[in-house]
This record gives sequence, structure tokens and C-alpha cells, in this order.
Amino acid sequence: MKYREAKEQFISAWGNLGSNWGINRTMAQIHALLLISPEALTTEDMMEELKISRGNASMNTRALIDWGVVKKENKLGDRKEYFVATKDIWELARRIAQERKKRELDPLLEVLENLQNIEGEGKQVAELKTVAQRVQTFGKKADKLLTFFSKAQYSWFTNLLK
Amino acid sequence: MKYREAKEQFISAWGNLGSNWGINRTMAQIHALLLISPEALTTEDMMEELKISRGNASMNTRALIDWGVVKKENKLGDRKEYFVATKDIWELARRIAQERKKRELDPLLEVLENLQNIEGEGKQVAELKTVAQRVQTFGKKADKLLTFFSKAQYSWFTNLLK
DNA sequence: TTTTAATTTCAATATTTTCTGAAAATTCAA
DNA sequence: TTGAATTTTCAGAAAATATTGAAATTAAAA
Repeated sequence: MKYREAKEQFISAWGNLGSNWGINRTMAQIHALLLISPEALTTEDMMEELKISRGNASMNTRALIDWGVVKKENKLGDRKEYFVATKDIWELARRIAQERKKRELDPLLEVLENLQNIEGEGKQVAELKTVAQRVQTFGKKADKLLTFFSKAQYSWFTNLLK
Repeated sequence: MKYREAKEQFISAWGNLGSNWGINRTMAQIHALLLISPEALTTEDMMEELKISRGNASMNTRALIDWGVVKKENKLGDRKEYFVATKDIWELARRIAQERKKRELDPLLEVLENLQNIEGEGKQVAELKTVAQRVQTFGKKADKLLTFFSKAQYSWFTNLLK
């Protein structure tokens, strides 16, 4: 396989994965591009490689920085900003886990906590309470696991499989 | 808190969670509704509760069935179809894990496998190969873990936290 | 059969999300 | 300061996704 084709396949696969995970395609593609690039890239580079506008590149690069998976870099005597992605996949996974926990699991658990004090008695109330409680129990466990995961070493993850 | 309000909060929270996970809001809301309902529901019930059209209800119910988290039920002497959700949250988590693995991880791993035979030598080629390999290694471990997870008992998950 | 009830499909429409591009803001050098 | 280079912002446009509703299909009852 030619380099160019391989690159396109990787970027495209990463983009698909991202969009299945509520991350927009361009954001995932910029990330893919940075991942496979041996050098830091400028906004111009991204625009050209992915055929996207300046605004798009700027906004999605910022989002990647907010997720903590991309960093700015400066080069002496150059005014442009350069960007690099964390190349450590384990570190990447941990950051994503951490960020999603914060954005999704935590708010859900808060809602579930509130649902414990529903008034009334009937069947429906009972069912809602039961489900809320079960989801909460499960969610709390997932929460603990994610917290642990996001602090753990890669070796822990590996050992889990033995 | 009143029952109605609680119900709305639960459905809304579940809908949000779903839409962060690439599952459309209505589909998640129907699922939420079935989860907290003590009885099987008809399409009519869903339409009324969620203010959605018949077509929408039909399509999203079907999608839930494809995911394996909702089942059809029949009542004697009643021509209508009734629907129930799996109430076991652990079972639900396993099905989702299984389904997402099949739809997302497996295709990614296949692409990565292909990327191992890239022609050429330069820095860029080397970097792409390295990244693809790292992602693949990680992906394979995640794959094993998910396979195990989707066959495991709830107690395994619980024990993990000890 | 034929009729009626229930469900599915899908073209048209509505909504949401993403992207563009140019103006505004920022940053640094002269 | 001023001015050029660079980045950010955001209103409007485009694209993608979800929803409707009525016609077509299917399934059961008469």
C-alpha cells in the first residue's frame, strides 16, 4: 500500500470512530493527522491536508486542546503556532475516559440521586425508583472504575487480561 | 418530587446520555420509557408519552430490537404489539458493549491490520506505522477485555473494584 | 375470500450540526 | 505607537440527521 492511501485510510477510520462517539468528524481527523505526523503542524498544514477552512481548523484544534489531547508548541523566530498530539495511546485513552466521565456520567449520577425522593406509592413510582436505583448502583461502580482507570498505569490494564 | 417530573427527568437524562453516544435522542427516550414502565407498552403509548409520530416510534423501536435491548410481546386476544425493555442493567451494558465492539472496534482493527504493509521508508511512513501499531496493540487489548466483559457475570465487574 | 386493524416504509420536510469566510481581535516586531 | 502576521469569532450557508405522515404492506378477523 502507498503511503498516501494508508494515511487517508487511517484518518478516515479515526474520523469514523470519533463520529460514533459524539466527537465531530473533523476534530477526529485533525487528531489523526497530528498523531501520524512526525513534526508539529500549523493550522495551514491542517487546512491543506484536510481541505477545511481556517475557522474550522481553529475551532476544532481548540476543542482538542480542551480535551487535553493536543498541545501548542512554539518555534523560535516563528510567529506561527504549531500543534502536536499526545502520542501515548494509553494516556489518550485515560484522558478521554476522564473527560467523558466528567461530561456524562457525573451529570447522570446527579439526576439519579435526585430521583430517590419521589413522592407517591403506586406501581409506576416503584418501578421508576427501582430502575433509578439500579442504574445508580451500576453507574457508581462504573464511576469508581473510571476514576481508577484514569489514574492507573498501562500495566494495570494489561494485567487485567491475564 | 412529583412522579411526572421525575419521569421527565429520567427520560431526558437518558436521552442526553444516548445522544452523546451516537444513539439518537428519540431512541434513547423510548428505551427510557420502557425501562421505567411496569407494563409492556404499545406504539400508541410511546407516541403519546413522547409526542412523536407513528413512523418515528416504529423505526426507533425496531432499532432498539436490533440492539437486543427491547423485545416484542404479544397479549392473547389483542392484535397490537407490545414492547418491553430488558430491565437488567448489567445485561444492558453487556449488550451495548458487544454491539459497539462489533460496529466500531472490529472495523478499526481491520483497517489497522492492513496498515502494516505500507511501502516506503521515510520518517512519515515510520511514524504512521508506529502509531498504527500502537493503536492496534491497545485496540486488541480492549477487544479482549470487551469480549470477556460481554460474557462475564456481574460479580466479576463488582470484584474488579476490590 | 374480503374487510379491518396494525405496522412499516419512505419521500418530503424540519431540525440540528457542522463549516465557511470575512471581519474583529490579538500578538509581536519595527 | 503603527502595522503586518496570525488567530479567533460568529452570522449565514451547507450538509447531515431526524421526523412526519400518508401510502403501501402485512396480518388477523369476519
